[in-house]
Amino acid sequence: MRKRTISIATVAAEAGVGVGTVSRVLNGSNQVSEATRSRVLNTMERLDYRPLRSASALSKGRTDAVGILVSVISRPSVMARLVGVIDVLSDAGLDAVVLNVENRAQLDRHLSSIIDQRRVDGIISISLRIPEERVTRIRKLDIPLVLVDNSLPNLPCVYIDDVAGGNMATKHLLSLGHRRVGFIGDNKHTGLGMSSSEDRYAGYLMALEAAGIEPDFDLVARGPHSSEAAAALTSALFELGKHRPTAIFASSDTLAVGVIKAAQHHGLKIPDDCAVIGFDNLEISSILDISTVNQPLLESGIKGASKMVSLLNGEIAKPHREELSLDVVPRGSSLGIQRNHPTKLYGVVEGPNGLQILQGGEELVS
Amino acid sequence: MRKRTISIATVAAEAGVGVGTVSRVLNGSNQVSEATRSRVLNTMERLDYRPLRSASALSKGRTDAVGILVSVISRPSVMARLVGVIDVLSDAGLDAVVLNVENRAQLDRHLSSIIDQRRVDGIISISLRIPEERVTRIRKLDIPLVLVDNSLPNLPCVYIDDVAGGNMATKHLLSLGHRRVGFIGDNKHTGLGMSSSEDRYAGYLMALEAAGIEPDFDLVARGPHSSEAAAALTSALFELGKHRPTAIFASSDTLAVGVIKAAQHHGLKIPDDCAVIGFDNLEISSILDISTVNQPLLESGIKGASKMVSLLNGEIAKPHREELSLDVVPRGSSLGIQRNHPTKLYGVVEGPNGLQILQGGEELVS
DNA sequence: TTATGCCATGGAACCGGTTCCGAATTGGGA
DNA sequence: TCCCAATTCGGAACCGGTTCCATGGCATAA
Repeated sequence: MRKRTISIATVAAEAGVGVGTVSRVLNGSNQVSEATRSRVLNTMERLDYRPLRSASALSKGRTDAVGILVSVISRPSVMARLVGVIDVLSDAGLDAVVLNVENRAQLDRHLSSIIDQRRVDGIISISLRIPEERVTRIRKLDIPLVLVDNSLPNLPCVYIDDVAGGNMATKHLLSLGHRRVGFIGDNKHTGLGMSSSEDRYAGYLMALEAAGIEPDFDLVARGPHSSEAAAALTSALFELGKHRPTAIFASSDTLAVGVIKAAQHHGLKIPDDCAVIGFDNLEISSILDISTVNQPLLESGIKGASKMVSLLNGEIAKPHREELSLDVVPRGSSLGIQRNHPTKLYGVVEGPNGLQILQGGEELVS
Repeated sequence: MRKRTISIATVAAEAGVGVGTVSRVLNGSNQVSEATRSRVLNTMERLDYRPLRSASALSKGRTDAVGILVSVISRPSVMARLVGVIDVLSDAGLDAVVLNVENRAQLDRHLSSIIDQRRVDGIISISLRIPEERVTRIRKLDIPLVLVDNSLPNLPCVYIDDVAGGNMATKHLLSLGHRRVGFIGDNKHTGLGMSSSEDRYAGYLMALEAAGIEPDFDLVARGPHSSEAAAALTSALFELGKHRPTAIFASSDTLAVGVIKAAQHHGLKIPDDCAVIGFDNLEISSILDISTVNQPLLESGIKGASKMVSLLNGEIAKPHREELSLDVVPRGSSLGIQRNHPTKLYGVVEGPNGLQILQGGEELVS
């Protein structure tokens, strides 16, 4: 009653050739005469035949899929990188298997299922540190591993210098004359080894030292990665009265939003009473005119995935390790240039480029 | 020299049992004596054996993976749904294969590769209309298909009533006394059949009609889905002089941000000179105190994926079709309650709940 | 003791492509 | 005319699990 599934054997029989020939046609071998090829192609067309993925995966020994390990996927910065990765993989005909990792146990679980069961041909890790022993295991199995927003010796990776970035941000504030510069960052131990916030903190300390300023640890606060938490932490800093910071470096734009909320809550004007700089150059920072450090998020995903594609093609990832550049984007939250604008309820000021139409395209978080 | 890969046969030989027994142990069959089971388990442990995914996929005829079709992945609303989907699938031990679709050709390509090659056991479509003929094909192959933020007859889906939502938003503005209400929305033909903006527009028209107001099509503008584009469109409306709208319904929060930018550009106060309401209740609307229509984004992903898990377990998705509820979130951009706050450069006012600490958790776009 | 039946188990057949080896065909040169 | 090499092709073996059928053993019932 039910049609048997049409396999390569069906096609072969129908076209009057051997299974080997059909397989060769499928894989574009040049060992097939033009006449035979077209006959087979016709038959496949007629039978509406499609090769089964898992069958070819088994005999070829590869899955044509790439696993993407992602930390807290809901963060805009992570998202932007992910978009870049998926686009490139998709263009290369590779499946993107996304694995959201929220704690160490989940990381282990995903890694073992993915690595040991060979579910994927390669692994891209976004903003996530892979434990040492896992790395050696992955290497032993010859599974390509690419790090995005992370760096380990001898591994292909795309990364930024977070220390330098923190340094730049802090220097920006210092160059404006601030001496009491606070720091708002993520909790130290996320259990996933994401160190960017701490690295930026190191840069912050460096900048202070270079300026001959003794760090005041009362001006440093860490908490969960949300603007609400950042607002609460900042509130505490503002309650130091005379000793409150006159400028704050928030280790990400999300936190910077919280800083600004807190300033408002305390009736402090920005940047007059307190200057603010964030990190990442998310869309929100442009909208709120928050100074920030720009890092190429989308690009990091694109470059990382491109490396993976090269590796899977047996090539060598061209720039093995690639450091992307950072630059300070000064805006109203530190410069205050826009102060003499007409009074606004929403205070959303134009960016340096003013209003402009983005013709035909969709906006990208970048 | 190189160790042969350890297969089920290796384990069987080593443990002195047949391959069938090892397979039964792997699959937790109760047809195995406790003694044998533990002996096999020990051997597997000793050899560090792991079953190969593609092999079991081939013989079992299923991949334990789910394809997720996503429209423009970079949109925050889509992202939030995606996060919900991935989380649920991951907990169920299913791979999430994410397919970003940006045009019709890409949709066709992905669908045929995924469906015909049986790369996945089921398909979840987020904010994307699947063409009729594809749906019938998917049905014929008995591949579960779940729609999120979309609805088709006889298919399991999670959706909202966009028409009602547009109606609610517009009514909100009308209830505040506005008579000249503008509409800013997405371009009509995205090629991917996303109709939410147009549906909300339909609701907008309904509300006007119910209030006995003749629609003024000069107050309606559509463009690309970005705040920059929306700002430009809105600017044009504001240049109508005496005939400019006194309130604007933007079909998404992203567009609403653009509306507000434009108002600022024209020196118009919000909501006094122009009230604004958006849609989606993204984080940005809370930060900017923009009135909006709340829809459960994360929840839609969770519910959709749960349906898929049920279907793959051979159960019936409990609420086959599920409509999620909407509610208007009135904020400063329409009510203007916060007007007598201290002057702020950034104008970020507290939400109705004021500042609060989010203990220990990470923020979610929702 | 023998018949009956259940449980545990071994292993062949199978899932559907891929690959490799050997064979058939063809063409060109001696 | 014969030989050799190149080209094209058929099909068995294989990838590594799963499943089903046959078998052996043991206990209970007759």
